Amino acid sequence: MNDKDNIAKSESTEQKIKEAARRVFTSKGYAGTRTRDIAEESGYNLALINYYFRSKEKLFEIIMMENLQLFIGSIIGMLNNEATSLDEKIDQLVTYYVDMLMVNPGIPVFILNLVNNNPSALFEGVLGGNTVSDTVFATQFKEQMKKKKLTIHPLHLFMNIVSLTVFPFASAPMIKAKNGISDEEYNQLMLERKILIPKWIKVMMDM
Amino acid sequence: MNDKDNIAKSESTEQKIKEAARRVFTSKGYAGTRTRDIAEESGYNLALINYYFRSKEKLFEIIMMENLQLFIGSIIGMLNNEATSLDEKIDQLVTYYVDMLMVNPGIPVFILNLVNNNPSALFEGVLGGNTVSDTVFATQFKEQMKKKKLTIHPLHLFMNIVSLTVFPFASAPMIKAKNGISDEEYNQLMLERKILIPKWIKVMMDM
DNA sequence: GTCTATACAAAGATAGAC
DNA sequence: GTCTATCTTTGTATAGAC
Repeated sequence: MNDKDNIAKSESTEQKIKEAARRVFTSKGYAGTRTRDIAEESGYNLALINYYFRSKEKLFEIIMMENLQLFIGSIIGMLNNEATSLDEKIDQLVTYYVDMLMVNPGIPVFILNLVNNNPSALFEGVLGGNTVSDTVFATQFKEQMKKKKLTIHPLHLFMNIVSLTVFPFASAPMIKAKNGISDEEYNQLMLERKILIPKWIKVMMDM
Repeated sequence: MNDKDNIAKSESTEQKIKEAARRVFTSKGYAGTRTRDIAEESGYNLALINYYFRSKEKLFEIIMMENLQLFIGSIIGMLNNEATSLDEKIDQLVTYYVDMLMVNPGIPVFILNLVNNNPSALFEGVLGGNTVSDTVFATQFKEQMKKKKLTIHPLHLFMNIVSLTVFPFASAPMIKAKNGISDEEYNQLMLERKILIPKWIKVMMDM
């Protein structure tokens, strides 16, 4: 076994533990996760977690940052893109969230938990100082409202887009259980929404 | 001290512990709550929790049922009311949720956690067998869609109402922190939404 | 009914062998 | 790098005094 194999094996183990941690933390949250769960899920021993990541808390921080990036970090660029119209931004946001959440359905609840249990200072670091009101997105919306002689806070538009797109994923287990809907049928509904939500948003904000 | 005083005092203590438990469980979830937190929050000793409620789990079940009732149980009647129109039902749902969530902002995240960590069997008991598709609400919506020659699943309407109303409360800490908005300003936005959401819903479903 | 003290179980972290 | 065994901390439940 040479150096290359050693490194490859080492990275693989670390990566496998991290992926296992991502799955468990994302579905059970910090307090609900036992390091023993992560060990079992990864197929490795409990002690390896400490060997690679020093502590449960340190490992959680890594997963948390990745999930925050996925949920919030990725959309900052879209909101501030000078080259796209407001309508295009709406399409992009909805598409991004639906596609991302179909692969990572646990993210919304994970983030909501985080946000409800942690000091707000947490977000300063991840997101920079960008407030929604300062984005190109908000400016474009305000211009459109001006033309129509309406005054609606840009946050309403933003909340509407995210609410309509993300909440159905967060509440999926409840909706499925309560309505006897299969995973496939639910996915189908979500794909319909990917088309419908941008249309809805446009007529809503046109009133 | 007579019997009446004894009973009054006893109920009061039990009630205080339950209220403390409600606050702590609702904000931190089951796994995140230590019985010591509840004891401290209530002002009583750790042992009293066991004396009145037997165990952490039993106490949690009580709080869980109350929160589920608040979040889901209360709206079944509205959805199945033959005496109200679809538009009136929409108004009622939005008003109910906004008013209830301004008092209990932690409920949505609590419920979402529950739903993501528990077997779906849990809901059978609380909600009876009512699926959204079987309600008067759904029937009225289908009739309206028929007139307009449209075919949209009634669940979309239901998800839209709940999403637009509930999600902004669930994500409030994030929105506030990220946009430098005070509690008062945020409440103001929510009150605006109480008026706006029914209007939005009506134009959305009219396309 | 309420408290103090403590038993008992679960979970995180680490030492040391291989 | 990986494992087994063990220490330590934290959390739940209960016994017994008042």
